[in-house]
This record gives sequence, structure tokens and C-alpha cells, in this order.
Amino acid sequence: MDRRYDFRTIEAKWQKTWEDNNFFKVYEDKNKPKYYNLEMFPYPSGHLHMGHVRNYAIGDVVARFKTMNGYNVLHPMGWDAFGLPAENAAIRNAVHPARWTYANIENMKSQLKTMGISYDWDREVTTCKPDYYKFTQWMFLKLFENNLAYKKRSAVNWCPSCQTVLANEQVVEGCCERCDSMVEKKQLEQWFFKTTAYAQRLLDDLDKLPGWPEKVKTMQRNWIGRSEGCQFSLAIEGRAETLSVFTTRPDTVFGVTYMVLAPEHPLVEKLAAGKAQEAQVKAFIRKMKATSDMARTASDAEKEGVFTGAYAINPLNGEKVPIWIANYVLMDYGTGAIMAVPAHDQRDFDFARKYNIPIRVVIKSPDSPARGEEMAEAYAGEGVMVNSGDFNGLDVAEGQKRIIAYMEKHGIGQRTVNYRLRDWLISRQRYWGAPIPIVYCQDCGIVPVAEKDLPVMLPEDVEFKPYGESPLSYVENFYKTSCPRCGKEARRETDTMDTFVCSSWYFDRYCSPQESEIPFSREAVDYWMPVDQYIGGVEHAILHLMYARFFTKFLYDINMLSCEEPFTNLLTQGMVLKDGAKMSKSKGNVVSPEDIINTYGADTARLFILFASPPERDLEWSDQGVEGCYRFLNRVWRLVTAYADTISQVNIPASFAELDDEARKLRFRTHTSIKKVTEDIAGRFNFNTAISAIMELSNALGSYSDNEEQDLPVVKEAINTLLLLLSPFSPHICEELWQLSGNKESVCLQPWPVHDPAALLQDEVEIVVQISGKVRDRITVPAGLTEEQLRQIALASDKIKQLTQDKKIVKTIVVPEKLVNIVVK
RNA sequence: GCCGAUGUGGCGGAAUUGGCAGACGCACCGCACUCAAAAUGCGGCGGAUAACUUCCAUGCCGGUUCGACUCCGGCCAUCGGCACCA
Repeated sequence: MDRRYDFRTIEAKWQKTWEDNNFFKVYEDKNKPKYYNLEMFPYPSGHLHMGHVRNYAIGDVVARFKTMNGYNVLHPMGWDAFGLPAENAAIRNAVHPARWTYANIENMKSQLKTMGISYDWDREVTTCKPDYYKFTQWMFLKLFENNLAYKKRSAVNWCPSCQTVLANEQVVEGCCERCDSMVEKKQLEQWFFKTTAYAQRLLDDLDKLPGWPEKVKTMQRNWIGRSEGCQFSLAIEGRAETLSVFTTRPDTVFGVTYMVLAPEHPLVEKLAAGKAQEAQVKAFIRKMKATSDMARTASDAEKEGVFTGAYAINPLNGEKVPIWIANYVLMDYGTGAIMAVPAHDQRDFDFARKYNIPIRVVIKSPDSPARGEEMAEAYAGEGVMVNSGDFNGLDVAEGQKRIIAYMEKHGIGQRTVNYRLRDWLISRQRYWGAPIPIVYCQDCGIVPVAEKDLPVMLPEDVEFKPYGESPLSYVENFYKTSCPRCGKEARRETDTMDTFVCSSWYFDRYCSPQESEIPFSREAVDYWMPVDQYIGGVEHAILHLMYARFFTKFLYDINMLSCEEPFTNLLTQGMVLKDGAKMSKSKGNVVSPEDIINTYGADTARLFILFASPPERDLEWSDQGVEGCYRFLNRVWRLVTAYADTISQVNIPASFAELDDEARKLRFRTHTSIKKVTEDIAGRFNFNTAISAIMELSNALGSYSDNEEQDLPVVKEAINTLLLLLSPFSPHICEELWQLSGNKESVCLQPWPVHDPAALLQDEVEIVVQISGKVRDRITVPAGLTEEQLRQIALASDKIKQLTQDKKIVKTIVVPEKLVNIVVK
């Protein structure tokens, strides 16, 4: 047989075979253990990039490996198809977002198919199709029904370039996550999902996810930002209103020397009204409005503020303290007001020094100054309370408890927990998204669309230009409707939903994607969910992964799901870099997957991307590395085709009797490779080392030259093993070679090989002899010797004798099968 | 500033439980095949040294240990996340 490795023909052939025979179609099968393997579905930008290739190559190895190990594997793919790029492209190229999106999906799907991934395409989910977004809207209605979707007017993040509002999670360092424009604050009435109602569970249940990277859990914990303390009220001198503040340090309440409100605080104007400071206060508010959030919240920003002219009364000591407003207090955390304790809070300290406000020490430790004037910085450490009336002498922890108890007893305040997490702002003033199923009626107010009337169809004939309002608000036959409750003329909500809503439940839909009356069947999700292995980029650590967890908990609560967490194990893959930087058009360092697949084939592309580094680490793209993997597959091709005819006539016996040295060495390599590859894939996803073990097997086969007839079963076993082990990585070439060497059934339907422990036994092992930890000799000995025997052999070695002759042997350490260490003096 | 990760040849990386540092691949060098080149095959490849089976070497300094890339303490650098969160 003398054919060269024609990857083009081979890959097309096997992709067709798999497809024609529905190889990857799965059904619920109670007789097999299930395995739900999921890669994050892509946004259909039109082209596959290397990050996708890496993501899906990793996923496919896991899927094929699990299938060969007897699992019933669900491995679906779909499209996160709503979103801004489609709309922007529509505006730029005068093409409808739907057409643009569907064309992209078609293109990416065919690119994906050339990768040869084992997807069950019958389960394909496309979030912009009415049969899907019908149920995204259904989710909204359920949340609304359960008081978890609400509308409110507040200061929201506005991206002037995207012309829409953004959720908190979508603002990165004050800029829009998508387009990097500086985000502005706007007062708008918007729809929110009450994620804060789930803050504690989202936090607690992270502990139930041992299969998640610590890094991601930490990021979510920080994002949720739980802090314990108390909230209490202060009277305002000469007014009926009270001022409410949150603090984590109630033990320092006797150290309060002033109060601070956020400039946006609703009380500010009232407090300053008629005071000498009124003009100053108004000017400061104006200035803050003009300052971007980014500039204002930068930690190195200079603290500034003004006195309002009003005073509050400290409820614990009756003291009158001035109320200021300052840039360093934010309206959207806590109550938008703080008690300031300059002696024990660095921010308050900086501010007090600048404006000559007294600094009073109330926590004293042996190594902290006793007087405010002596302090160089605030003291936030442990100590005992001083200058605190009846509470003097208590330590920080005890003081906090006692102060809170006192406040609760006297109705001043209570213990509270505050979260940094905000509710999820889900309305978007854009066209290409799922319409929010709500109607506004003059008489009935906010009325949800009836379930039977879903989906609220996105109209097609629309002018897309964003004017800061949803394009739907200009489409009369969309917004004009009748009230679902009273039937009178009413107006539809014209905002659409954040696309993260769509991606918060798609993994449930994959379980039964054909359902038309319900979002998913209970039976199907009970069989498949939760996802056993989820794979995707770490950039979703907070956004998507927290929203999906929120949805899952909600669906559990309304008895739609039996699991409370959607993803049991999470693998966050690293980025694909070129010349040390993320591939991007602007840097001109993009390598196109299409080119690579055309030049070397999908098997090579997949192999390289898995070989170049472990999946969680960033991967440096190397054209020469790709070349090396291509060479390796060519070597495998030559090796196997050279043997194919011979071994197709050979049977592998149930047990191997007498083998000569060469054959035994080859069997040893075959079985160590099985063991290594299995452990590397199953145990720790180290595909790079799994591939090197496969290469070692191939090298061993290559240098095996002793072709006696009676040893051919050993060769056949080695070749079969090589193909089986390599098949999850580079499936097409393995299918072809598997067939060429006389096998009838597809390689990917074979059971995963199991190593034979007997083949791993060696008659001889090399042990290292050290003197005081330095290698001084190597001796080949029979396997299985006792410690004492090894010690004697080591001491008997000429070299060791010579090196130890005038030394005193203090002790010897023996590690069986490995080493002897002789400690001398 | 806080939290987390990472740091090993010319390069990507390996060493899984404290036991031979550098597996596997790339690059490079030599040889074979060839008129020649490519492809392929064989061999070499951390540094020092004339040489060795000698010494040095896993970011830096120190410690524990018979033995440390691995454990402990202190630093440095790079990357990522959070950042006036009261």
C-alpha cells in the first residue's frame, strides 16, 4: 500500500459518513450513564477564530473520550444570535440584521463542520428564532409573576456609542464592555431582574462547586461583595427626616466627627436649602454631574467635598456632627450616606486632614497613636474601644456585637448585610433582541402579555438607526396593541432584552429543543442536567456564568428544574496568542482557522492547538509547531499504512505468552501509553502530555524493527492502540487508518482501551545510587528486590565503594525501584 | 492598594505523592539518501570545562530535609480580576 496522506479527501469522507449515519445523535437512555458536555455557544460573527477552534477542539476530545468510555454523551451546538454587531452591520451595509445573522450562522456552521466535531446538530439552538425567544419571553413572564422582574427609574449606565443602557457587569473600568466607549450615567426608567434576591445563594452555592476553578469562584465572590455590618438612623438637627447609613464598623461610632452624603443623595438639596452654603453645594453637585464616573471613582482621585450647613445627631453620644457631601461617597452602594470616622478609615482620614475636621481615636492598640493629631494614617487594626462611653475596654469584635445589640434594643438600627451586587438591568434600546412581553395600559398600568400570545414577534420592517430609543418605538404596528386585561388600546414595551438573558437558559433548551409549548421537557432536563463539563473563555467568569446560575436557581424555585447549579465542572481555557498578544485585526496578528484547515487539515489544527499548551493556559500560536504536528500525522500515516495489509490478517490473542525482548518493550510502551493518555484526559485535561505519550508510542513503533511473524499481534495491538488513543484528537485520520488496517466498525464507536497491568511489569529496573543526595552511579537490577537487597547491591558497586572508602556511612535511604541514597560524613 | 495566577534550555512545555531536572515537540547542528534541493531517515543539542562519570543551573534571598522545580518564610517580575463598596 503506498498512498500519501490526503487529508482533504479523508476529512470530507468521514465527516460525511458521520453525518449520514447520525453518529452523534443522542437520546435519553436510562441504561447508560449520561454525560452532558457543553462548550459556550458562539456569537455568529461570521467567522471562526482560533479561540473557537481551541474551545471546540477541547470539547470534542472530552466528548469522544467519554463516548468511548461508555457514556451517553450530549454534545450540542447553537448560536447566541441576538446582539449589537448584527444591528451595526445592518446600519453599515444596509442589510437586515436577520439576514446578516443567518448568513453568518450558515458560514460558521460549515466552518465548524470542517473541524469534524461530534455535535448532535439536530439539537441546534438559535436564540434569535421565534421558537426560541418565545421562551426567553416566557422566562421574563415567570420572573415578572414572581416579582423578580420590575421596572424602576434610576441612574443607569448609558453607552453613547451603542446607544443603549448597560448592566453593571457590562461596564469595565468605566467603559462599555463591547465598544470601550466611556459610559455615562442617565436617569431612565428601565427593567431589572432582581438578582440581589439571590445574592446569598449565589455566594453560598459557590462552595458546592468543587469542579470550578478557584479563580472564577473568587471573582464571583468579589463581585457579589458581601459585607456585614449595621444600618442605623441619625436625626437631623431641625428636621423631621432622618439620615440612614450603613457601616461595617459600628464599634467606631463614637469616633464619628462628620457625615458624608453622595452628591446625588435625595436629601442634599433640602438640607442645604436656605443655608449660607447653598450656592456652594449646588456648584459642587453640578461639577460632580459633569465628572465621569470613571474619573470620580478612580482610587487616586483627590477627595473633595463641601459642607451642607446641616448637622446630624450621633444617636450614641448625642453629639452634633456636620453633614458634608463628597465625591468619594457613591449613591448606589449602601444608603448613599456614611458616618465618617477619620481615625479608623483611611478615606475619611484623608478627607478630614484636607478640610481640618477633627480626628478622634476610639480604638486603641499598644502600637497606635492615642491622639488624632499624631496619626500619619488611619488605624484599621485590632484594639480596644476608648472614648466610647459605656463601651470602653471592649475589643473590636465584641464592641461591634454590643453596639449593634444596643442599637437594636433602642430602635436606632439593626444588623444588616450589604452586597455589592446590583439588580440586573436587562432592557436595551435596540432592535435585535427579544422583545420584552409587556403592555402599558392607561387604565391597567403594566400588564404582562398572556402566555398564549407568545412570542411577541420582532417586526421585520424596521428602521434600525439608534436614536437613544428602541427602533421599535417608531414601528406603529408593533407598539400599537390592545390591553391583554381590559382590551382597550394600549402600547407595547419597545425595549428588547439583554442578550445575556437568552444565554442564561440555552443549556436547558438543548435537552429538548423541539418542544413548542414549553421551554424544555422536565423529563429531558432531569435526565441531562446539570451540565457535567462546561468549557469556555474566562471572560465570562462573572457575566454569563452568574446570570446562568441565577436563572437556574430561579427555575429550580418554580419547580422547572431539579438542579440548583447548572454547571458541575467548569474549564476556562486560556487565550490564543500570536507574538505574545491576543490575536486581533488591529494588531494584524490573526491566523485564520480556515487557512490552517485548508493547508494542513482539521486533524493537524486540532492536534496542534491541544498539544501546544495545557488548556487553561494561554497558548502561543506557532506556525512551525503546526508544521510539526502535520509531520507527526504523516509519520503515523506512513507507519500504519506500511503495516496495514499485514496486520489486517492478524488476530490479537487474549493473552500474550512468550515474547522476545523487542516485542515485550513494544507492549510495555503500548500499555504505559494507554495508562498515561487515559489519566491525562480523564483526570486533569492535560491533552498536551497525553499527545506526547501518543508520540512516544508512535516513536516506539517506528523504531521497532524485529518483524518476526509470531510478534505481529504485538505490532497490531500497538497500532490499534495508537489509533484509538489518537482518535479523540485527530479523528479523521484515525478512522481512515482504522479502516485500512482491516477494521469494519468506526474507530469512534470502539471502547476505550484498558491497560494490561501485566504488560507494565518489567524484569529489570535502573536504580540511581546517590551519595549524600548526588547521583554517583546507576545500576540495572532485577525488579522487585527488597530494600535490604537494594542496599547491598548499591554498597557493593565498585564506584560507590571507591567513593565511600574513607568516609563514614551515616545512613542509607532506599526507595524501592527508584533509588538508594548513601549519606556519608 | 487588595485578591489570584504564573516564573524551568534558543522557543512551546514536562517532571501527577518531596526521589535521575529538561519527557514530547519546535528551532538549530552533523550525517545518510540526492547531480542538487525539498521530503524522509539516523545522530547531537542547558551552561562551564581540554576532558570527565566534575562543577553550576528551575525568578532572587533564606529555611526545613538524607534529598526541594515541588514544602515553609521573605522579596522581585509578569499577567489577570477588583478597586474611594463605607
